[in-house]
Order: sequence, then C-alpha cells, then structure tokens
Amino acid sequence: MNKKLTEIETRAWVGLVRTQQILLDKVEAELKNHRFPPLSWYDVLIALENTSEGRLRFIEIGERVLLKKYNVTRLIHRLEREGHVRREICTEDGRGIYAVITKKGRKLRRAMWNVYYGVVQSHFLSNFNKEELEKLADYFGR
Amino acid sequence: MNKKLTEIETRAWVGLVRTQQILLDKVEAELKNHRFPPLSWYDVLIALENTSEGRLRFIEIGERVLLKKYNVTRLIHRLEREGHVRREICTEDGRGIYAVITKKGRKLRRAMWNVYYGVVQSHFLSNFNKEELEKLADYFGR
DNA sequence: TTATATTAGTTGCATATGCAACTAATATTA
DNA sequence: TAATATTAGTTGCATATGCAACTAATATAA
Repeated sequence: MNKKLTEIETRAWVGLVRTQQILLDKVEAELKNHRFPPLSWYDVLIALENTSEGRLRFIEIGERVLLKKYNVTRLIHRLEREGHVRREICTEDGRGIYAVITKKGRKLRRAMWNVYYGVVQSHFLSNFNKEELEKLADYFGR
Repeated sequence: MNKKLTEIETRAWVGLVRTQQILLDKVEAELKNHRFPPLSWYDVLIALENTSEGRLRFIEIGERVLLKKYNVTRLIHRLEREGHVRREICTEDGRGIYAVITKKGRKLRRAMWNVYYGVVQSHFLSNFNKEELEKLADYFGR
C-alpha cells in the first residue's frame, strides 16, 4: 500500500484537525472567560436534556458523549457535587444508575450555550453558505 | 442575536466534532496497539522534520502544534528522555532553546506514520472522491 | 546608562485522564 | 438449579494538563 498522501488529502486532513482544535480551544477559552465549566459538562447536560425524561444511564452517557466509563463516573460526580445532576436508581437493572438533569443543570446548560453558540457561529458557521453547510453535514454524516 | 442553530448547521457542527473525535480516538488506539507513543509526539516530530535544520525553538513548536509553553517543556522532556530529540542552545536569543530531532526520532516518526496513515486513509479519506477532498481542503483553509 | 517591562522557559500544586483491579449484579451454560 | 462468564460502575495509582509564580534574558524608556 502507498504510504503517502496527496497534497489535497493532506490539506483536507490537516485542515480538519487544525480547524477543529482551534475552534474547540476557542470555545473552552470563552467558557473559562465567562467562569463556566468545560465543554464536557455541556456535552453531558445536553445529552440528558435531549431525552424525554431528562435522564440517561451512565453507560448510555458514555456511548453518546464518547467517554470511557470511568470518566463518566467522575464527570457525573462533579456535576452532582454542583447540583446539576442527581442520581436515580435503575429498577430495570440493578447494576445501572441513572443521571437525571436538575433545574439548575438545565439553567447552566442554557447559559453555556450562549457562549458556545457565539464561538461556533462567528468562527465557523459564518464562513459557509447554506449549500456548503449541507455538503459538510453530508460529508460528516458518513 | 438568534441563539438557535438550524438543523443543517447543527448537523454540520456536530458532525464535524464527532467525526474528528472518533477519528482521533481511533488513531490513538491504533498507536497504542502498536506500542507507539501518543499522537502529540508525532505532531512535534513531524514539525521538526518539516524544517531544513530539523529543529525549532520551543516557542515555535508551541505555535505550530497548538501547545502551551509549559506543555512544550514537558513534551520535549519526554521526547528527550527517549532520545528522539536533543536540546541545542540558541545563540541568537539567550532565552531560547532549540529542540533538534535525532535519527531515532526520525525513525519513530516514520514508523508512527504507517499506523496513523492507515487509520486516516481507511476511516476518512476513503470516504471521499477527489472533488470532495478539494472542497474539504478549501473549507478548512478558511 | 539605569530602571522597567516583556518574553522564553521552568516548576509546584491542583485537577483530569488512562489503566487495571475490584465489587456487585445480570446473563449464560450445564 | 448451581457454576461460570459478562457487564456496569468504582477506585487506587501513574501520568498528563492547567494555572500561577518564578528565573533569566532581552527589549523599551527615561
């Protein structure tokens, strides 16, 4: 197999990686500026909010947010300590635990979104027209 | 300002973030499988190799690889300990330090590339034709 | 020149993540 | 049913990262 990328392939890959990292660094920096917790908290909270019950089992959180189970344990612990989430026992499976988002958690999620949105909008989305966004959505859906 | 993303915008952004994370997780996992150090080592080594002298000042490494200065210090220290890099004093600026890639470092970089390449090729590049890659390269060049 | 500010790099301490071993519960097999 | 394997979640220890204070050198201003 050929071990070299063409110049276009390199630009596409390196561009993707760099763009992403710059954007995420920027989001994290803005969140910090506003005294908000890191993006990983947002990811968990929005995942919970996107359910009808406002809750998910730890293992489901791990799957949706791409976190290893031990990191779910720890992140939920931090969220819980600040009152953004509470635990609920899982009657269907004695091994399982639900994390339920609280009012306070929903409020934080919304507040963080304003900051998050600002960065994504101004540093990313604003660079593309509708057609280009559709292409991107298509490409990354694969 | 409107604080909502359209459905397409959401798919484009979330798709980008998820795709990237999945790909990088996969790369890290494959590197680990092959008993190689993490991707950050690769990033520094390739940055050094891409210079005519095979060397960069710490501060330049930070700029190119998007690392804070204290993380450059530490990463170079690890690379140095394994013999992939050595330090060289900077005669132009007494505050500066060069990191120079060694033969061993070049060899490691090449070996890691095989693994890295495999993942990027099979999980990313292979999903796109030339025209699409050009679009991506264009989009992320902005 | 001297005094002051900025810059490059380092380091101690706090927090976050990876790994592997562990517990408790459910699922599978005989 | 009992024995065994798998799964969900937790935790101790090692490593990695963020922050802020620090040193030493260069740049700027008086």
